[in-house]
Parts: sequence; structure tokens; C-alpha cells
Amino acid sequence: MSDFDENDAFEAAARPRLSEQAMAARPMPYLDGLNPAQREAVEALDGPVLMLAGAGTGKTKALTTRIAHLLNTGQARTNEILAVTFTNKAAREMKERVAGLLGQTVEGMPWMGTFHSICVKLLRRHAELVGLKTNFTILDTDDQIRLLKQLIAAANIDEKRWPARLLSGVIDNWKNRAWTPETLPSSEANAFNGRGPELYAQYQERLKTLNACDFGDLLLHMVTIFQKHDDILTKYQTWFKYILVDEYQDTNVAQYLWLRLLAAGHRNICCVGDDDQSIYGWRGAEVGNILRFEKDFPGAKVVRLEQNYRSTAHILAAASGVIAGNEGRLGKELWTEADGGEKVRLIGHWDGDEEARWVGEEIEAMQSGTRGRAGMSLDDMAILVRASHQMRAFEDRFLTIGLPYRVIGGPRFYERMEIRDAMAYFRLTVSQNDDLAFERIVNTPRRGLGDKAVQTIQTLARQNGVSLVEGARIAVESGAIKGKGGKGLAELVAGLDRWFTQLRAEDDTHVEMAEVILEESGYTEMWLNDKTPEAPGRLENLKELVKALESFENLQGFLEHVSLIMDNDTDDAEEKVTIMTLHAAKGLEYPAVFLPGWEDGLFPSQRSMDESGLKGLEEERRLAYVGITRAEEICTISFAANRRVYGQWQSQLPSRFVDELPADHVEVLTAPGLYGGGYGGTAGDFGASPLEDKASRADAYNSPGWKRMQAQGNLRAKPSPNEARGLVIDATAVSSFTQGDRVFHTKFGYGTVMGIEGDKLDIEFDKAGAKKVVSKFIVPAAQAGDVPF
DNA sequence: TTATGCATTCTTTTT
DNA sequence: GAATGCATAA
Repeated sequence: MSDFDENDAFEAAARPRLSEQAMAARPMPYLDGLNPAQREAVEALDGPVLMLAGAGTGKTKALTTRIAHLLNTGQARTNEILAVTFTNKAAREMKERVAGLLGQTVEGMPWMGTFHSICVKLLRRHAELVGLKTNFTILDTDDQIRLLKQLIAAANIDEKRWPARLLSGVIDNWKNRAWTPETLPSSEANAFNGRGPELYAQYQERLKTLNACDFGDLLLHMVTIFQKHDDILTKYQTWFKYILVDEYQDTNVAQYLWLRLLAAGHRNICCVGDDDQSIYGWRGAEVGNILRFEKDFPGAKVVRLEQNYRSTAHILAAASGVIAGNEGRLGKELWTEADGGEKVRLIGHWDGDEEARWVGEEIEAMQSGTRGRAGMSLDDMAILVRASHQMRAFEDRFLTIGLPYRVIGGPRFYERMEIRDAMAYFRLTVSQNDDLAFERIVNTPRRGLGDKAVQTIQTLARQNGVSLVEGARIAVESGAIKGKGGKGLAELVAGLDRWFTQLRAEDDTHVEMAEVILEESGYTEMWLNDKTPEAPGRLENLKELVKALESFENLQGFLEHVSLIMDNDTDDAEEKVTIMTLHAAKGLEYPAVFLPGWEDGLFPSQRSMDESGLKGLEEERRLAYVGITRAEEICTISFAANRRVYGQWQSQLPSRFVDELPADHVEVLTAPGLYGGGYGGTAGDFGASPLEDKASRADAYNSPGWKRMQAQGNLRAKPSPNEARGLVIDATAVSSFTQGDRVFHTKFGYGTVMGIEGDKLDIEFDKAGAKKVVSKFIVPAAQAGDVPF
């Protein structure tokens, strides 16, 4: 662990610099593959540098080469470089690539990581300065909300009108701006019905007593410490000789201050970013940070990377055309040596289901090779959506046709209920003071402890000034809780004590302990007895959790890791199409990209425009830009005329971004099927006058027939293929099934009947796994067998 | 205390 | 259409 330890760091380290033996002679082959701009960015080691790197211009290459160069020339040792990224994935990739460039493993770049992971490391050393102990816990959003709910209730505020989620957002915002309760400007006094500031202060107090902090605190506390303790700041300023920041356009004020404080020493700060890819304004990111860089660091060298190595000329031109609609850009002109390639493809559909169906067919076609193109791997295709609820239509469809897919970003592993429950048990075993963990699992599994029992425990704890576990102990000993609940609580407390001593004794590994805890607490049993279809999956996840523990030395280490890691890279061997949000796609690239749902209100998102006006619209436009520039060869944009919104059918207009696509670089595909041609005629029409065309398209959606259907409330204008084929049978026509029958379900595909309970069937679906389904949605497989899904 | 059914709100985007 | 919260019943 070549960390930044007091000894390690300041006793000018006996460790030799990488270079001292052979610096001058050391070859620099890594410089050869760079273009002039990249090379300039790599070689300008000293002083502030702003690298404006457009999409696909080899930014990571430049950044990693720069680090390799720093190490190779002996300007800095691995632990004197602070390299900050936003995601763990980016940090990992960076480490690997630096190692690759140097042809050796870079053992420990201890200060390469996300803002958050680096701040945790720092804060553990200085926790006492902000009233925490070094072993503080990091709350996740769930805990945070629960805590705020309590505070809101205690303040006699109607949680319905002023929900905890809202307050949590307000507080997050303040933290992103680096405002503590003490430094909160008066302009914020009215927030949360005027009670915001006071609740913020209470919340921070409460965190302190819980020895906990939330995500925003990690940054905020460090900024506070740096601002108040000159000696500490100086220490780090001196230590970090070189600072590198990835995705600078996404930094918020707190991160910006943190960086500026640290960089004030050597002034060797290199920020990499692209103002056109700033898509996190809603999370407090300030594009202003990047626009202002030259003012903040006078004499900064600005390098522009503009040669794109990723996309074809048409795709690049389409993206440039869209982003040109934004004001106040730093200005970059991306170019490529690649020639034309395919134009961006544009297609409209009747509704979201049809869109999903079409995309599925298109993917299958690409997989087997079309239009003179060789077959592509599913791994090379991605569907990028604006909002995660759009994913559903695709999942349903792909499940039906058995097309393998992976979803990036959905509910993450560590956010799942069973995992969080298990973790609460672990947390409580490690530290009985973890009140939030206790609250989470007192009655999970059911122990007969309801609200009233919990209240009794809380009162006892408060009266005696102890933790909830201690309160529970008192309740048990005094017999304050009677009956089943009392017994359950006694067992829980005894269990916690037992596990704690057992863990201490170290007779068992922490992995074994985890198993013991889940077993003895009755948690595993709870899911074994659970008959819902999700139960087996949850048990699987628990197993996976225990397995994940193996790579850690102890429970504490694992808990720490989990609170920061939000990755869910599942590197499964099978080829799969990727489905994810546009936000999640930043930094990634795929030969073929589908961009569905380009409809006004959905994309650009109505909410974004309502809340942030032109600024919001411009951020949406950048999101469009990010989406298009993910594509290397084929980019397909689509929109639907009708879409379910809140379960209600709504007619949609094509996105204004569709009109902003430069016609010369777009090929309009005529939609297949009955309604497909209704929005704009030929490619020529579209090319000639996109604006006029928009009107005609809109008219098509406002046709009398369409209006009539709306009025009738029969918005499902077109029968589904199954309805058309007479495959949807009504409830009165339920045929009877027996165990072992092969059946078909429009959503889950083919399967086998495993069991029958009344009108519900337990079915093991070939693709979708075990489900319980009402029999009226099921058809015998034979009947569906000739359906070409 | 828990289970159930009804009504309500809502869905951007996430370290 | 799903998830949450609330009221009522068991």
C-alpha cells in the first residue's frame, strides 16, 4: 500500500523515482502513436492545461499517455499524481492503460480514483475535524430518506406536501454548491417552505451523532477541512505534484473548489473535458467551470483535440449539425479522415411497441448480415434511451423473440432489497451503533415487532442516551415488549452479540461469518419460505453477495467498498445487445447505435425544459449529441406517433432535434406496415424542407381517424399481432392446462407449465425464467407455434 | 401486527 | 402501470 501515510509521504521517500536510473535513455515509444494535438497535450507537463477533447478524439489515450510520460520522465512518482475520474470504471480503465503503456504493472496509483473514493480516503484521516470518527459510515439514498422523514415528522411538517425526497434534493444541491448549514446564503432561506435551512442543520447534527455522512458530505467535508486548516491543505498541495481531471465539464462547485485548493500549490493541473458533453447539470455540474478555466488559471495552455477516430463522416456531420444549435460553446470543429459511410437513418413508428419490434428485427438482420455488410456481433450494438422506462418495451420484445440483451444501470446489485438487508446485518455486526441498519432489519424477517415496539425501543434508547441496539437490550431485560415480539427481539440481540464476538475471535473467516449471520438471523429462511417468483433470484443474489466477500480481507473492507462502488459490469460471455440510458453511455462507443424515442416531451424531456428552460433544452441537445457520437458506423434514430405515458396512450410529435438533423446526412427509412408512411413521405421531401415537413407530419397525427380513436378512448388503434391472429383469448375462453404443457405467453415467450393454482399457472419460461401467470394470458404452444416471432 | 385493497403519484438523468 | 402510502379488515 504505497499510500499517503505520514511516514510514507513526507520523509521524502527513499523509494527511487521511476526514472532516476535511466531517465534520459528511457525510450518513449508511447509518444509515437499520437497526433500533433495529442502530443502537445501530453508533453505540456508543467503548468495548467485545458484539454478540450471532442467525442472520439482519443482523450483517454492522451490522458493516460500523459500519466505514463510523467512517470517515465521521473517528474512524479505514482503516488504523487492525483488523477480524478467520475466513475470507477473510468479509473480502472485508466490504470490498465497506463500500465499497458509503460509495459509494466503500475503498482498502486493510490490517488487515481473517483472524487468520492479519493475523498473517503482523505476524510478517514481527518474525520475528527468535522466531528466524525475515522470509521464513519456512508449512507445511501435510502438511509438518507429515512432519516429525513424522521426529521420532517419531528418538525411537525406534513410529509405529504413536503416529501423527504424533495428535501433530500434540496440538501444535495446545497452540498453540491459547497454550502454548509453555516455558510448557507440567505437567498436559500425560503427553501422547503422556509424550513429547509433549519432541517439541513438538524440533518447534519444527526449524521454526526450517527457517525455517518452522505455522498455529498464526502466532498463538502474535505473542502471545509481544506479551508479551515491551512497546514493540512499545504501538506496535500505539496504532495500532489500533478493533478489530472477527467470529464471536467461535469464537476460541480464543491469539486471545483476542492480541485482549485489542491492545485494552488504546484499549479500543475490538467483538466480534460468537452463542454458539448456536459449532461449532468441537473446534478449540480457547472459547465461554467470549464468555460472559466483560463480565467482561473491564467496562462493556461489550451489544447483542442478535434480529429475524430470513431465515427463516419455522416454521423459526425449529423452530430455537429445538432449541437450547432447551442449558444455559448467553446467551439470545436470535429473532423475525420474516414469517408462517408452510411447516413444516419431516421424512421417513425406507430407506437412504442412497434418501434421495439422494428429494432428487434433490425438487430437480428444486422446480426446475420444485411446490405452487403458482414454479420455483426450483438456486443457491437446498443440501444440508448432518454429515460429508463423506455427500456421496458425493448426488454419485453427481446424476451419474446429470445434476443439476448443486457441492461446497464437498472436497479443495481447493491441497491436491491435483499442485498441491502443483508448488508444491514453485516453493518450491525461490525458496529452495534448503526441505528439505521437496526431500524432496517428489526422486523425483517418478521419478528412481531411493529411500529409500537420500535417506538418503545427508540424511547428507551433516547432516555438512556444509547444506541438502538442497547435500547433493545434494555427492553428485553426489562420485559418492556411482551409476547412474540419480545422473544424475537431477545433472539436478535443475542444473535448480534454472538456474531460480534465470533467475528472478533476470528475463528471463522468473514465469509463463513456472513453465512452464519444470514442463516441464524432467519433471513435466508425468510426467502426460502417466500413463494413469490422473485424469491429464487433473491437467494441467488445473496449467494453472489457472499461470494463477493471472498475478495476482501474483512467485513469492514467490504462495506467500505460497497458504499462507493456502483458498477454493475457483468462480463458475461454470451453476446448481448446493450440497453442503457444516454447518460450511462457517455464515454462508450458501438458500431451500431439505436436512438429510439425522439419525441418532443420525451426527448427533449418536458420536465427538463420546464425546470431549466433554455438551459435545460441545451443540455438535452448535448445529450442528443452524446447519443449520436456513440455510433461508429450505423446510427438509427426513431420516434413513435403514440406512446404510453403513465399508462395512458398519448400522441407524440417527433422531437425538434429530428428537424435539426442536417438533411444531407440523413436517410429517411419508410416505416413498414399500415401507418408507417404517414409522417413525411420520401427522403427527398425530408431533405428538401424539413421544417415544412414537420407540419405535414404533425397533420398526419392529427388526422380525423386518429382524433376519433382518441375520443373513443380506444387508443390501441392497431391490433397487436396476436390480436390480429386471434391469439389473445378472453377470460371466458380459458382452456385448461396440465402440468408439463408447453405454452406460449406474448411477453415471456415459450415455457412449460410446472404447477397450477386455480387460474394461476407456475410456468418455467425458456428465456424469462419462472413466473406465475394468470392462465388467460397463456396459449398452448402448438397454437402459437406457427407465429413467426 | 400484518395483510389486503384502494387511491395516489409519478418517471429524467446518478457518483 | 407500478410503486407507494393509507385505511380497513383479519
